[in-house]
Amino acid sequence: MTTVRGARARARVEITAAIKAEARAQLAAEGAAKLSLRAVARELGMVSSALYRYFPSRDDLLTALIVDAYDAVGAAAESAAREAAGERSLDRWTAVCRAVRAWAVAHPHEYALIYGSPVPGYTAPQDTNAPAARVGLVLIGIAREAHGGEGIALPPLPDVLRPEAVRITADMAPDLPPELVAALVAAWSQLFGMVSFEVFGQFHRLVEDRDAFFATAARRLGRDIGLLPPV
Amino acid sequence: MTTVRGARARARVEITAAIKAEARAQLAAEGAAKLSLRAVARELGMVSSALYRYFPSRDDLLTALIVDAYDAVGAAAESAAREAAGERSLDRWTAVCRAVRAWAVAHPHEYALIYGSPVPGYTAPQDTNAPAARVGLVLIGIAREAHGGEGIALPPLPDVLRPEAVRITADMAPDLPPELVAALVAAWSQLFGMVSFEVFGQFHRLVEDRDAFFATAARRLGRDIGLLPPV
DNA sequence: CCCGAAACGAGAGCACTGCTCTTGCATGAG
DNA sequence: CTCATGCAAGAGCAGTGCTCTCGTTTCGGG
Repeated sequence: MTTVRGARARARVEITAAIKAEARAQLAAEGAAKLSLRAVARELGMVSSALYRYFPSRDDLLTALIVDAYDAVGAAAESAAREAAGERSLDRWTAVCRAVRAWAVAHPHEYALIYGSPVPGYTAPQDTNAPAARVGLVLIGIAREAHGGEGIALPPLPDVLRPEAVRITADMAPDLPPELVAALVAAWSQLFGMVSFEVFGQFHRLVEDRDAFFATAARRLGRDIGLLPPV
Repeated sequence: MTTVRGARARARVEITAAIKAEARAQLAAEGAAKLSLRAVARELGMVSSALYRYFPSRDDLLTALIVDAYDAVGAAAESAAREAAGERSLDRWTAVCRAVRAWAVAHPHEYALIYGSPVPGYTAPQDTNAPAARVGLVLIGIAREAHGGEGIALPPLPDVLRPEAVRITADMAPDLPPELVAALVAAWSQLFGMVSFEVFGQFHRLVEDRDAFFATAARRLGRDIGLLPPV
């Protein structure tokens, strides 16, 4: 219980990790569509059927990689928020945005796995929900600090959106005003829109100085959720 | 020249269309990853090798579908802009945003094909460039009319972004001010961020009244490119 | 009009995939 | 020490993209 059972159990976690590592390598090299169980097994010097002792199917391997990817980008966002702890909210916001983007461009295939088209008939199991929420929680945290500190400035909600905004707020952050939560959800999706366009090549031959473009746009996103520019 | 050469050529365009139609059906049913040349051929009552007379590879079939999808969403955007011709710029903007979103939710797999993760080692050929630009051109058109009509209100560009904004402006819309073009590119990517999050299920169990959410966010996007709200 | 070239459909075949099932071996718990 | 269990290996199934060959059909220039 306290430690790993025995040699057998130890070998199991080691081999499981090795499989994930090799799969991640193939993912980075060729993309999710070309991830082959047989190739992974071959590279690890085992036979393909042996791999099914560790992952019941290819989709389960993918799920494990998806969880890892969500955790990786979530951790990147969290550490960026931590490192910018002392700064003004708008700067913390842009720091987190930058961290997400940096992780995405450094791991394009893993990013595609979690924020690209969902794979065939695959539906994400429950296990992915918590890791998937981490980046959003970081953004909410920054908004919360701004709300309790410098304050936020947002226009009132239109009537059509008010009930929905109130509902989402009750679900996610009951201590925040609904207009802030609604703006957060929008900014959240818009942030990943910019990142996806860059990673997926939509900016090809259009935007070249992407650092400058992204920094400015992320800052405007922060203003859109009511964060105040330095006076 | 003026008309189709003969029976053979006529049959060719017919069969090509039938293949694309069946492929599109399978795409809608199962997604791009499960699109199988053999299955398409089977459904059409021919043998798989015969299909290679019309599309040299599976990727070429996908390219054809990609071009069609870009054209479809581009046409939807154009017709929305046309129908909202008389209205204020901000309303035309939101009308186009709504049209893009409506097409996306109606054709999720085709949307995923063009705005989701790029397929394996596939790189989009030149043919896709023009169709892919149509939605962006519609958005630029609306901004142009607003600029020449009601006017736009935008903050000045930060120094880091100015050279890049000037460059992009020279490439795309030399008659518009660089701050407007820079804001347009950002809003463009952010719009598709929201659509992608909805289509790809990132809003699952989070945003429910998506019409209201999207309408409000699209309107704010319009404000972000300087479109003025009705007085 | 006709005959060679080109286009075409069918079929076999290759190398690959995910996955299942059986077999035999080694390990670790009682 | 023994025996159930965990495990790797191999064969095999159904499916894939793609290539090549082989008759047949169609078309267009002499």
